[in-house]
Amino acid sequence: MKVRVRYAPSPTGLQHIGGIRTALFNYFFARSKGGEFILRVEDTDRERYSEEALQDLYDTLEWLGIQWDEGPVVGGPCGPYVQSERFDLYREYAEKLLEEGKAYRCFCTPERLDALRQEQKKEKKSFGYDRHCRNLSQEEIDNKLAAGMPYVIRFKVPLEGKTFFEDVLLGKVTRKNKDISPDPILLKTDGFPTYHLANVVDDHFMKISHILRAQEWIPSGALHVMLYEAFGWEPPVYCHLPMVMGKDGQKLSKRHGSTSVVEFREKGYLPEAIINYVSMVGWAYDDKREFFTREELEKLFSLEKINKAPGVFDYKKLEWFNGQYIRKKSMEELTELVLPYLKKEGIVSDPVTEEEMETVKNMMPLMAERLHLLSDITKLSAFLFKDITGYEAAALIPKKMDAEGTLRILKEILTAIEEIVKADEQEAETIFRSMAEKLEVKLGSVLMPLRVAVTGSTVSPPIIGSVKLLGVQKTAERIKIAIDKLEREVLNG
RNA sequence: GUCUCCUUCGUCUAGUGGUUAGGACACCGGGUUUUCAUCCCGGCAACAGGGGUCCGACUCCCCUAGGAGAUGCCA
Repeated sequence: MKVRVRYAPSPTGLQHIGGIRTALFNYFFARSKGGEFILRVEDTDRERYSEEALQDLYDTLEWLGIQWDEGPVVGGPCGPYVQSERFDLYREYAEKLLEEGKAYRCFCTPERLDALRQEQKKEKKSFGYDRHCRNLSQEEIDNKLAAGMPYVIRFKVPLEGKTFFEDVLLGKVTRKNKDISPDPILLKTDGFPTYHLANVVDDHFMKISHILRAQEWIPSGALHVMLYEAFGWEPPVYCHLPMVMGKDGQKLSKRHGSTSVVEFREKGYLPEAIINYVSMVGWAYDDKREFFTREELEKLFSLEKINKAPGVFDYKKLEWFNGQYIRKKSMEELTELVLPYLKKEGIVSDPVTEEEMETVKNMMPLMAERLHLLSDITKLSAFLFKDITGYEAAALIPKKMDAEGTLRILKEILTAIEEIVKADEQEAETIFRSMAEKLEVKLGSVLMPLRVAVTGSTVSPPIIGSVKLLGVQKTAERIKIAIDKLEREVLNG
């Protein structure tokens, strides 16, 4: 059987981690089997539809490097792939069920349904539609129709018996028909189908072989099977994916932190890291390997290795993966990746000047292993481009030292600064070492005041390299400022 | 409330009747180092509970407990 799978999001919000994980699994499964990956836009909810969300879907998939074989934009033999463009099809099939007595018109108002739900909640009775319109007489129906009353079409769920489906991961999942949602709506008042109708009709005509979707769909699995049976179609193979949870074990949501892929993208996560990490939530290759490129997953992915239990999304581990992938980048690649962040924060001009570009290129080796996110670059490198903001004079003084000693160190460095900047890394360090020996302090005690004077912080990239990047003049200026600060401190007691 | 699914370290997981229950993140120590970071070494830490089946159960079966999801004119 030819593998044909689909990712069918609704453009009502930004693509989030859970959704994209489903997309990835579908995509990898298709690729690993030499099958087709189809994208379908389920835009039947006209209330929540958003153009921005649709664009975000395309942007996100492109950013991740996931290409669909059939779908919007690229087209295909089973199109259109946007449900709103298949409008008539759903009505046709809903009416077919109507004619065959497998569905019925329901004239209940939203108000009535709402009241019903309230009451059920209050009395703690089981929830659901009370099948009020299931047995209207033909006369009643004709009257309401003639009066122009709006209606929906509901599926007539059998009252007796049971329905099951076979799930690749879960095995046989059975439900008693009486436990299935009582007569779900197939076609809404506005003529658009609900998910239940649309997905069954489309999956059938798009010849979908396997449905990989989140486990939140398990309860409607049996209903969908009934619909396939009602139409006389063969249902596809089901595979319900474990859900992605937040730290508290609830379905992952904004409460837990960033959930949309764009957010991660903006913060400076790499697509490689997202793909790799997200794929490891609910899937593992073996006990020793956890680094996979998209291309490798396209070959190695398999349904059998998917876990059944839900998985907690670990932001820390994603960040660690990101750091790993950042360190795999060449300095040239990293420079390009980091540039937008520097521009956005106004660290460099936009467009970058040649001089700035030169500094950015040269600073990358110092920065690379300190980045977890690409956006970390701004705080790390600002001192190279901007005047440093105020720091406490006390910060200049290394541990176990006093202001006088520190002053001596800074003055000593100032006299040698030109020599230091001109020397190469090794020579410069030798100069500092002999300086430390002469002043009878540790190397670190010499470098710390310099570090603070130059970067404004006790935490910085390697200071010798930083000083060389900054140049004699600026370094000297900042040392002088530091000396000033300290002297004032000493004078004021 | 009802139905369905799930249950190995804090987290992601390996494990398919006989293992000192392995790895990774996080955390805690230590080392390298120019602060931080990187890197290296070490440590902590789990089979939810109770019954069976079996010579032998993390692995198979049942029950309990806990968690999650569904119960929409949202998907």
